[in-house]
Amino acid sequence: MLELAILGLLQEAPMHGYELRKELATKLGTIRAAISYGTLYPTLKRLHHAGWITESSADAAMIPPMTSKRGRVVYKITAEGKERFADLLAQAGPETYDDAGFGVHFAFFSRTDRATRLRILEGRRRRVEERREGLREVLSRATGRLDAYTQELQRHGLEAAEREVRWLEELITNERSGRTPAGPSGELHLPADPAGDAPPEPPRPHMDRP
Amino acid sequence: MLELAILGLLQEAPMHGYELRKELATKLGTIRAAISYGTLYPTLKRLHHAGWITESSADAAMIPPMTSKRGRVVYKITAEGKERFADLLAQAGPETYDDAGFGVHFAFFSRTDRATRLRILEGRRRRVEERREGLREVLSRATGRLDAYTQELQRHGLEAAEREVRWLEELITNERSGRTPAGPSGELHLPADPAGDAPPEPPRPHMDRP
DNA sequence: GTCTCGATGTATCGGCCCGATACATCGCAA
DNA sequence: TTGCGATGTATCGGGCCGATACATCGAGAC
Repeated sequence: MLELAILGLLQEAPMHGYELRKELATKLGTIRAAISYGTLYPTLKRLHHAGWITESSADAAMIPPMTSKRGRVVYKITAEGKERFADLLAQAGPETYDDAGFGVHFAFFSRTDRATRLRILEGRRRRVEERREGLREVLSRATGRLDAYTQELQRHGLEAAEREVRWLEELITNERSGRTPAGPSGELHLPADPAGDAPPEPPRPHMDRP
Repeated sequence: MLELAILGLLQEAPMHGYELRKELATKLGTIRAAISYGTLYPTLKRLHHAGWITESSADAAMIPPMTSKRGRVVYKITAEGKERFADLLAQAGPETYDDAGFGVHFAFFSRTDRATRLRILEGRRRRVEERREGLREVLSRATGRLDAYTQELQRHGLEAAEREVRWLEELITNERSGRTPAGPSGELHLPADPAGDAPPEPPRPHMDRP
């Protein structure tokens, strides 16, 4: 999962580990608070070994954005890495539908074609529906078998699942009718990055707050 | 985290691995769908090695509940295991407040004293509030920097965080006024298990559905 | 009658990811 | 000038997961 996220971010710009971690945190803030270095560096090493990224021990020719300093290692995606990213984006296994997997895929939806978006949204919906049914099952049989706190936990989980299903339904409806999700007050924010082969993003969204 | 859950379940009754996994799944259904055997058996081995549980290769004197058969290994908690469970229940580190840790602790709240319950609920609330603030921060600075999908993801995450904080507030209020959580329609379900040293559970709950 | 199939049941292996920890450098303010 | 907080790279032990393998039992299919 991290692999996909890293490749996706490096596709926007080369970075070193520290930046990567921060970008990861803001882009995937919903999924995991911040990626651990104990995960990040080994993963980068793995990606490098596989040939998806390069590690340039940069000193000259710094990228302007940061305060520059004497940065250490700058990671850059390769052509094969871009292919790999596209593959990972398009193909959806079971792990695509758990919390983390879905979150990462969703975060890169603006680089995903509509058909894949729909496939993933529907897969995720199915997954959450199963979870929801499981919780309903347990709760219906629970009276006397589970204590009040455990029941309350399940009830809260059930509510979250129902809410997510509704959210997914809205997103699916919007996708089918060619809309894009809306910001908090209903305005549209088109992707700011000049991603090359992105799908056509028709304007005019709509998504009312519950 | 699993250690706490296993000890807690074995305190109710001896079981073998298969049953343990099923009980774990229903009790912690909100947290993780089902524990993997690749986690369960090594953990059981670890607990056995530490002396918290015993592994009896049972054949005679089966416990009545299940269809019995020729069960393999029955796990049983030891006196030291019960002490360990009490310790784990009472002490709260940082991992007590993440999703999994909080869920497990909460699931055993009926065996926890009120002071600890309050401490854990407040710690969790603090954690979720931090997450919520982080998301608000990102969303407020996001216009133009994040594409529509990423923003929608954050928005949904923010809403979930706000909702959980509200939920926690209610629980904390109820704890302070000596109530116990309520079922879906407001009825009270006292713990069914005859847990020995459980805290006094005054009646009359109240918790309205949003 | 027997045979296959699904539920029960125990166990290992490779791999991802985390938290703790250890360093080293840079800019700035006391 | 010294020391502190942000930046930055890296490793290690350990928890947990998914895939896999294997064995037994009860029941319905044929």
